[in-house]
Amino acid sequence: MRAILEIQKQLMPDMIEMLKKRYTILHHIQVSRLVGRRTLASSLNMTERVLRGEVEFLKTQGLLEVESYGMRVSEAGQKLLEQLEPMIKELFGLSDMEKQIRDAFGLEKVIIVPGDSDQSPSTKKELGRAGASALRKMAQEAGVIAVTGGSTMHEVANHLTPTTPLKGSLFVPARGGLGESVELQANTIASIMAKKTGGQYRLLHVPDHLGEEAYQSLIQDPNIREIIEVIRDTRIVVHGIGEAIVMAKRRKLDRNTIDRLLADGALAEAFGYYFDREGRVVHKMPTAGLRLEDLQNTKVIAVAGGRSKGESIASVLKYGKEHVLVIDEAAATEMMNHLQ
Amino acid sequence: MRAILEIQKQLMPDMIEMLKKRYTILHHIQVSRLVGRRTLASSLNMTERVLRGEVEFLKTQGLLEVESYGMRVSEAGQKLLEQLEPMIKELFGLSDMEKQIRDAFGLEKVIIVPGDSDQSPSTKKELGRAGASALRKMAQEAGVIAVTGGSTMHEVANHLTPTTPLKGSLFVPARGGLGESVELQANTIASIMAKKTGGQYRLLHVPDHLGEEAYQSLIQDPNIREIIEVIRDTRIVVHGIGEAIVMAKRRKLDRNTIDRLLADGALAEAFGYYFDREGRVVHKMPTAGLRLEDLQNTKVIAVAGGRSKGESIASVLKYGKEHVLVIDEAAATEMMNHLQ
DNA sequence: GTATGCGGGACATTTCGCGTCCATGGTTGC
DNA sequence: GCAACCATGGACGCGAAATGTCCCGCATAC
Repeated sequence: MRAILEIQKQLMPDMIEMLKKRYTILHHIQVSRLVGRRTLASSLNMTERVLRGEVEFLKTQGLLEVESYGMRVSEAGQKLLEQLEPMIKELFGLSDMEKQIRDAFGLEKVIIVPGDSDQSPSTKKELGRAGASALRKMAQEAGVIAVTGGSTMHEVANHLTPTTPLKGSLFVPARGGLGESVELQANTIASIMAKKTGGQYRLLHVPDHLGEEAYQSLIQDPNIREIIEVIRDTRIVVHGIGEAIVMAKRRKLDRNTIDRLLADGALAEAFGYYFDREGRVVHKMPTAGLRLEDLQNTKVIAVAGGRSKGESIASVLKYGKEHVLVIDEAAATEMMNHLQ
Repeated sequence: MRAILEIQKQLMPDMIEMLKKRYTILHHIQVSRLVGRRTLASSLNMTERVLRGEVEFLKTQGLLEVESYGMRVSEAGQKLLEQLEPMIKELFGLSDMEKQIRDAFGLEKVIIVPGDSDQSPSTKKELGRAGASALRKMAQEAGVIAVTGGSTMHEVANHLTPTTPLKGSLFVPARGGLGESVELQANTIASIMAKKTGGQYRLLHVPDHLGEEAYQSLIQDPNIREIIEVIRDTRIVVHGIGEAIVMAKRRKLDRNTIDRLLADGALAEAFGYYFDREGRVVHKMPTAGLRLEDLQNTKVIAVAGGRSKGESIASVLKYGKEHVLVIDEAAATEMMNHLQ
């Protein structure tokens, strides 16, 4: 059943909303037994006119009977509600979680895709699709878009398509080298995105494990300085979230640093910053690019998934710079468990 | 899956159309591999602007990629089409049949509900629901509505609901006594419909097995004459269709008549007329009310279902007075088999 | 070079959704 | 028996979205 709904959602995204709306109305009438339009409208937070349109529709469908003193659901309506219930439960399950997580972390929007990225690659693809769609919606006009690396971001890049604003956009890596393998580096992701959307890209090559001295002289270079300026002026950031220790090992940090991360309780990682359970920054990768303090006027989209990452995602969100969060069902469930 | 679609069809009837439209567009693009907007628009019988809207939508959904020399479906689009196929087959299966039957018999509209009334009572109920809905759509203004008897018509009556035009309507039996049991008589059906819709009803009591002489004096009665006048002036007729021999036996016709019906090749029965395979009237029940020749300016809705009735339905349709046909899938399949 | 068909921008028009107000009628409380 | 109240349903007008129409720049084919 869920599969069918997912398919339909792709071809008609507002259908689900409609379904929920009509179900809610019908359900509300059912529990009220006999209720008037105004009363119903105010208890459903709808304007009377909109509700009226819906009621008229439900009436012509024979699901509702209107009498002189209010309306009640018909027998057919009763039956429909009954059949509808499991579907609604499933539908509301995710959107309920979306709402709760949104409010718990003060986000603008949360999107949950069904499944567990840890288990199935198709969920990860779905996550990418949803992330790409969130970016498309966010990018109403051309501008600079900074991205990070990682396999999830790679999926996001793969699902981007050309739209007018994206075509005029400039994709840049949020930060310089972060020790990832080439195909998952932020630079690579930025270039894939540019290719997929028809936009431009600029790269920031900062070799890993650079000494302080060499680093200072590097960022004095006019070309590097300029691209860093561009990055810090970005309008939209799209980033993944990783587990601190996993990321540290993948980036081959030295034993010393890893021990310190452990001692500091580092749990999550996002564009080179390590966060502890309370969302405090406990470590920072030595490379150039976007800093957390540059995020004042920037819209931030976080994309991550998998049961194992639930806690990490919550940590990063506690720092609180994100506006839009795209996660999968497993991560969402995990986050909910830690909310209470 | 079908159950879900049925539920959704009730809550959002145009959703299905939308789904089909978008699928058709996507599918068409897929088989064309690379195609332009104008070409596509004309081959899909759409105006360019409408198609453009759809294409723009599909593009933002990432299902479509637009290049300078045309458009193609994206990878995600391919996958979606694949997943969509069984759903569409089901959707189109019925509506394809609807169209074929509509054209084969020159009808205005054919509605097929899934299932077989012979097998499951719920299909019969569904048939009733669809019949009631067809009547509701047909009755845009108040007027006289003539109905026949039978279990299917009983279901139609049960699914009627009050609407403004129906409230002002007058329900009458299409013909007088036809030897049915009381609860399935046309008179009863008419009164149930009036009760369900809040409309009026008039009855026509013509005892069965009346001698010619008594009959003549009966129809001279001013009250009877008046109601017959009303009936003959009906604006909408809703009738069931039966198998000739089954009906003849249920009505306890004498052996003689039944033999003659058999000899004449009577196959189907509708409001007291018996039709052979070619749609010729071979017998007529001796009672008062609506005659076939009164149907010139009348909209006729036929409601029937069950595999066993497929042939009979086709016979009656060959006579050719119907405008709207409501049947079930089994009857439709059976009719299709006899079409070739 | 030129002709054709492409996507996409622009604009007028129409349609539709929706906010708002009101008439009318049934129900209830006094 | 009457008045106050809440109901539905009709009417109207505004503003946004859908759509018909035209055009432009561009890539490709001939």
